[in-house]
Amino acid sequence: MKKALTNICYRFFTNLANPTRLAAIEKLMEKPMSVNELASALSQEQSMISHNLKPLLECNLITSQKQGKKHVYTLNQETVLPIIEIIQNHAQKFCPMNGKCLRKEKN
Amino acid sequence: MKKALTNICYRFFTNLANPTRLAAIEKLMEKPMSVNELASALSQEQSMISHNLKPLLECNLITSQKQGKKHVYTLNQETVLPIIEIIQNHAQKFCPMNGKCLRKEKN
DNA sequence: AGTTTATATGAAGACTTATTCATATGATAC
DNA sequence: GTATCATATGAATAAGTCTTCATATAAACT
Repeated sequence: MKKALTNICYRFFTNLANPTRLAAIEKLMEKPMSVNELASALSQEQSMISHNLKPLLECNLITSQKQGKKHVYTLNQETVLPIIEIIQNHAQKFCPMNGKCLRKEKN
Repeated sequence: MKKALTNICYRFFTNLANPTRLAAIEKLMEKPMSVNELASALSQEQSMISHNLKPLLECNLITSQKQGKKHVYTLNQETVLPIIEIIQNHAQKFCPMNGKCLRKEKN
């Protein structure tokens, strides 16, 4: 099994293949936010957000700055925005139900 | 939890977050191939390739044409190539070990 | 129709990843 | 230094996904 693409892309996609992390990214598209701000914006526990931000940070899909006791997380727009744009174009062109063809809907 | 991005992108990323499917995509970048051709090129069982091509097909990341008893699968280059390019740029710029920072190496 | 070739499907166990709860760390303010 | 606020971490269970093996379908050829 060839590995070049696999090795570079696998963790990247694994990282993004998670509803909590995608929701966090979506929030961070609006503005940089702290863990607690994200937690309340997404109605999730602080520890869940923290756990999920970690891999995003490790892959540099987000960055963090300390502001006093807060840790403010900022989206790496340079990478994330163009990918989202491609997927939206793909969905519009190829996915008749525009994302609603999911086999397993999550609430 | 906001859902727009999540709904559109979640299955897409889930689909790509798999070493077998990434390896298949990598092979299909060279040329369209049948299931058995992919299976032997990747040293994987036919049923494994078949199982893994299915979700790629459902999301239109690949397309299939019947040629006699063979099913030839073709990569949707329009969507896949630019995403890979973005990730490669990201890796080059942000990932010091260029994909080797994977927490869990796969062989 | 029966045989061969090519692919798809189903179901079970193995494996991986997520979520939760409890607790630890770290920074600021008093 | 103690209390408080903000975030991170650990560990266990829950949830989800993959791989495998056996079998089904489907097309072409005899």
